Amino acid sequence: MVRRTKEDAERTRLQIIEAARKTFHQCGVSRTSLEKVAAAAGVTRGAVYWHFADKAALFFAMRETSLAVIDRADAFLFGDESGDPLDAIEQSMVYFFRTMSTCPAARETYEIMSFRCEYVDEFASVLQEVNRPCVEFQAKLTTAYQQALALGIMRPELDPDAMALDSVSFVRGLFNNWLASSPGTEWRDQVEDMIHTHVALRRITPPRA
Amino acid sequence: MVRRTKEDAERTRLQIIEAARKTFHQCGVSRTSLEKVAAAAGVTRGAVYWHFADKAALFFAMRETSLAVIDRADAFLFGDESGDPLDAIEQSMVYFFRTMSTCPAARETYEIMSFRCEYVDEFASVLQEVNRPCVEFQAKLTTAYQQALALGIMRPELDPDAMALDSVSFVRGLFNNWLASSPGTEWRDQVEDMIHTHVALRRITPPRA
DNA sequence: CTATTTACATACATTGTTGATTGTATATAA
DNA sequence: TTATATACAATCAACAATGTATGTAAATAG
Repeated sequence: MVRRTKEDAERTRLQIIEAARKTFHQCGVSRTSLEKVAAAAGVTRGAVYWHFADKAALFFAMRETSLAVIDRADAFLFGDESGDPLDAIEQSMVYFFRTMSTCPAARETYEIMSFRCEYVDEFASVLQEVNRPCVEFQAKLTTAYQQALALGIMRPELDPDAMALDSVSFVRGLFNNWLASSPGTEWRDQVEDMIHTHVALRRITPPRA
Repeated sequence: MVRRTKEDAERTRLQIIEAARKTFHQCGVSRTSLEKVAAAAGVTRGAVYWHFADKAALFFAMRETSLAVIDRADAFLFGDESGDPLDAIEQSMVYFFRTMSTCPAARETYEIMSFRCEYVDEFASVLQEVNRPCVEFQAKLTTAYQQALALGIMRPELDPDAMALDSVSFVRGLFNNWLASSPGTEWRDQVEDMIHTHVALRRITPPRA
């Protein structure tokens, strides 16, 4: 079976990316040979090398393809300008974890990036890529907390910058724990309660006295 | 240079472990060949294979050697029974990060475990090893928060279990951010302030109104 | 004093991975 | 219709890493 149409070629490309994700997830990035990926995709190494220069290029293509869904998470933070900024913060966090729950491709990709990839040489830059969304989210959180303060919703003695830092650490740690816990553990179900508790800590009115 | 005394052999063993840490840190675990480790330690692969069965055994030996310092971190949590349990929580977190700052071996080991190791096959169990201290710390935090509540130091509407979960996520995320940030970044200096802010959120008295 | 064990070094056989090269059928453009 | 670029398959040489097997001198036990 050889030369097919452009659409077929694109399908082959996506098949290879999917196969790469599964194989990376199962074997880890460094123990994944392109031979394995090709076999999982039902093609030969030749096809893989045609579409991607090397393993790193395939990795980054996979990352970009799988995480497109996530980029909307913090846009969500300012879509809800109408209401309570603390609610918006809570909802954006919840949205993120809901997306992770419902989109296995995104979850697997994060698992690969967190636990099955070594950040050296060609992959050293991935660390920055993982950090950047954190920094951006922190900036947006600061703004939201400032609004909350101005609106009198947040406890007045709290500093928006400090709260943003606390929340970013919280989300990152929560996400790590969520990823590291086996599915079915209590962790995964508690997440939304934990987010609610976290945000409620900042509110003027005690949450559920 | 051949057969030496038992003390020399032990020194050789430690040299190999140190060399392994440096090489793992620089090249990542999977790209570290035992040849590289041997060269860095100034011995041959034969010596490495004499002391350790394979790369995984060397990895675990390194882990155990380097992280012995840390185990005392949460014992610290209950040494200070006399005073304020919220202070004890804060101090134990601060102690942990101070140790990380002053002990490069521990920091490098955590960097290896976090960013330079793929948790598959022989290394899959490392994930559990990383999680276990978190679970233990969470249990101890719950107790401490219960004490704080009983003593009337903590805001009465807060739930000790929920606070422990929040704090564990916070510490894990903070630690990840700390590890991922290059040394010299603002992050590293802000850590103690962030911990103080985090704990102060739970106090009855507003921190620094 | 010798016998054995220890602590390595050296050599080798096997395997896996890579990237390049070559082959070829098809799509597409002229 | 023909020429050429495209999308893939198949093969291959080179290398790197692993684990094991064997060699050996010094330490230690008896």
